[in-house]
Order: sequence, then structure tokens, then C-alpha cells
Amino acid sequence: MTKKADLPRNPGVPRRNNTQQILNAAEKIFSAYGFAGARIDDIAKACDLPKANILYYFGSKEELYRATLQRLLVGWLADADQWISVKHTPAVGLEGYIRSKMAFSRSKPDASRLFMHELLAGGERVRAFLDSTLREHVEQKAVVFDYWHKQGLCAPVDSTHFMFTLWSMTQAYADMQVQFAAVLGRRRLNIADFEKGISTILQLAGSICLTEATADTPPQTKQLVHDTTKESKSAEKRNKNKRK
Amino acid sequence: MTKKADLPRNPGVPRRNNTQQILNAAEKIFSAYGFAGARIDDIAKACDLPKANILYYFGSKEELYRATLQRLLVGWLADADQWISVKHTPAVGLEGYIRSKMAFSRSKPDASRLFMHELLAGGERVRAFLDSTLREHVEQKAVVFDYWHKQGLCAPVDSTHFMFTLWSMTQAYADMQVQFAAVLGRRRLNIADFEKGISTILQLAGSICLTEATADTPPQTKQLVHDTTKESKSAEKRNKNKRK
DNA sequence: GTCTATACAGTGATAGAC
DNA sequence: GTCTATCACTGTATAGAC
Repeated sequence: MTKKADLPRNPGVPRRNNTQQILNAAEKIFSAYGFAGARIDDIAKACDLPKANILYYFGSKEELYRATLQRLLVGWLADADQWISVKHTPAVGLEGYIRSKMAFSRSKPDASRLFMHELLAGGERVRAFLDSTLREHVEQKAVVFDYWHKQGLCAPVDSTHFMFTLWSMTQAYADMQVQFAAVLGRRRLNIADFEKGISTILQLAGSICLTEATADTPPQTKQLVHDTTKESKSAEKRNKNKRK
Repeated sequence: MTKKADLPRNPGVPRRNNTQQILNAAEKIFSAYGFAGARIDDIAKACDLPKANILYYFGSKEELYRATLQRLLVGWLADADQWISVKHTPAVGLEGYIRSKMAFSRSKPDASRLFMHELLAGGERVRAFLDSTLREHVEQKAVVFDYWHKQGLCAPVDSTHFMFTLWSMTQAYADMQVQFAAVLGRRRLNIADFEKGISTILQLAGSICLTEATADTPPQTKQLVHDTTKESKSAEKRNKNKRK
């Protein structure tokens, strides 16, 4: 049916093309059924390629799974990471972080779900990421929260568990989307639902901010509407990491 | 190895016994790998019973899965449900709800994970529960939040999305336990971790409470330490629904 | 009622034609 | 490089012995 556009003559190009298509399909299938539950045949159908083709490119189901996970982990932190920084006030940083995480849940729900699957299965295949990269990441953020607190910008809070709540609330809009949508009487969440979610999460997480109108932060940042023009430098960096 | 105590002579009794053992084992295995990923053989090993025995009791893998889900859903709402009620102030009710949900995540993490698995897979097998029971449940809670708001007891908040955040934050301590533990440098979360989690979640969710010292609520309820003696009636009801 | 032996479909992987 | 045909194996389910 859906032929892959036109077959290019350039050698190596189809491989590159197919590799991406396979990874996209793999992310979709693995995110629904996990590693053990997913079947290569389903992935093949999802990217309209012969089953054996997939094994030709990736060698084995295990390797394909690891490649899919790898691509996911690269983008997981990079996107929202920068917002928790001493360069921002808590009000600005938290809003940027939450908006960024929610955008991720909305645009790449499969990535979030695949990660959840791996955690449910024990997380052995992301052990190194969890034990080193992520742990150090959280330690760095603790420094920022400590700084904010000492500057009188935010209430005392356990920064680690606070990060846990931010992750769980934002990722739930991907992982538990089926449940949320059912409660709201829809088949899928729409943009307005995500905006409502952002408002609610900001209302809760933002409660730790003490800056009624602090020096370097204009009052309108308290309005929960982030001014992107002021953060264009960071936004550029974010977009750069989006693909590949 | 671990023989099932001593085989009872009473007819029908072993069936009852085995049925529970199988369901416990099924919950464990299904919660790790989901329906598609779990294998009956693994469940058989987990409850030290022959593989065919399981199919004899439940007919098919599908039926066993549905039975496991069913048992789970019964307890999911009943436990913490009562706390969101006009009988309580927001401060008391939210604390009771959060503590109850966190106790569930701690004592029955597999149940929470199995539910998450089902959601990730599309939730078709809990569709009826999501569309009717859960949806009505949330609608009832909205009435309570509305009442609280009109009484000046809590800040205006989207009650539905607020419930979403409560679910996600508390259940994450079961579903993402592997991740949280790794960040904290442990193999598993301990009691102190859960207490820290409760404090943090209370700090965020409690921010919607406006009762500095309202009429019918003693001041110490603001201390985030719930006095169980005052809620013994509700506690009884909760325990009644715990088993079966 | 319980469990061993086995039928049968599905799944990951490979050999070899194009 | 790509894909069809096939293999070896695992997993669900059942028939029938105890």
C-alpha cells in the first residue's frame, strides 16, 4: 500500500531512511507492549517493511530495543534540563521546566511510555543511566534549589522528591493518557487538556516560589504565562537537540 | 522446594487456596511484563504450581489476567476514596487521601504497576471501569472541591486535573520506584523515603488549602500529622474493604 | 480433582534467492 | 543490499493418565 515514496538510487541512503522508520515503529510498538510483549512482526507492519529486513538492520530484537531506548534517553534530560538553573528565578525556571516536560509528553508520548515500560520491567537495561547520569543530574539540581532557598526565592523543599513529583505529574499526561482522557470523556487528550494540566501543575509546584516580585524577575512572570522572547537563547538550544 | 504447607483433605479448599496463590503470582508477573509479555510458565514457577494447573483453574491466560485486574480494581478506589469528602476539611481530607494512596503504593506496588501496564497497552480491558466507575467517581469529587471552595476552605482549582496530579504523584512511588531508588542510591525505597515523599506531596497539594485555623478544624491538623483516633469510623470502613 | 504428555500456533532468527 | 522461504524453539492450550 503505502510505498516509501520513491526508492533512492544513492547507496546507503535507504539504510539510513529505513533505520529511522524502523526506530519510530519500534518505539511505537515497544511503548505499548514492552520488550517481552512486543513482536517483531508488529513492528514490521507498523513501518511497512518485511520482518527479516528489521533483523537485517539491527541484528536482533534485543539490539533494536536497546537502540530505541538509547535514542529516547538522549532526549529525555536535554529538553527540559536547562530550566532548573541559577540563571533563572524559581518561578521562571519551574514554568519553563514544566512546559517543556508537558510538551514532551504531548509530542512524544511513546517515548515516555517506553521508558515507563522499562522501569516496570525492572530497568536493568537503563541501569547505567539511572545510577550515574540521572543521579548526577538530580544532584546538580539540588545545588540550584539550595541556591534558590538561600537567596530567599523558594521555600525549603526536598529537591530530590520535588523532582520526583515534577517527573510523575508531567509524564502521567503521556503514560496515563488513556485514563485521563476517559475521565474527561474523550478518546484522546487535546491541547486544551494539556494547558489545563500545565496550569494545575504550575499551581502546585509554583507554591514553593516565594518571589512575590523579586528584583530580577518582572511581575508578569507570576502570571504563569512564560515570555519566550526572553529565553530565546535557551529555546534555540532546545530545538537543536530535538532531532537526532 | 517450598511445599505449600500441608495438603488439606477438605474438598474445595485447595482450589480456594490455590486460586489466591495463583492470583498473587499472576499479579506479580503481569505487573512486571504486562499481559502480552508475561508467560504462564513464569506465573506457575512464582506460585510453585504446575503450569497446567493454572489453566485448569482459570481456563485461559486471558481469563486469569481479567481476574487479576478485577481484584485490583475493587481495591483501587475504595481505599482512599472516602477522604475526599465534605465531612472533612481539605487539609484533613487531602492528607488522609495522600497517606492512603502512598500506603497502597508501598504495600501493593504490583497492583499499581499492573494497572499502569494495562493503561500503556491501551486500557481496553478496563474501558468500562474508566468510562463509568472512575469517571463518576471524579465527578463526585468535583462536588466536594466545589463545596470546599464555596466555603472558603480551599483555593480555586480544576478538581479533575488536581485528581490527576494526586494519582500520578502517589502512584509514581510504585510505578517509578526503580528510578526513584536508583536516584537515591538504593536498591529499593525504604519507609523513610515514602515519608519524605508524603511530606513533599503534602507540601504541594496542601498549598490549595486556605484554612489557617477554620472553625471545625483543630489547629493541629495543619501539622500534616493525621490524628487517626478522630477518623476511626472511616478507618473501619477502609479495613472492611481491604480483603476480598 | 490434579497433573503429565503432547498437539499446534506463533515467534525470533537464518539461509539463500533475487 | 534486499527480501522470500524456512527452521528451531517457545508458549498456549488440551487430552487423557493418575
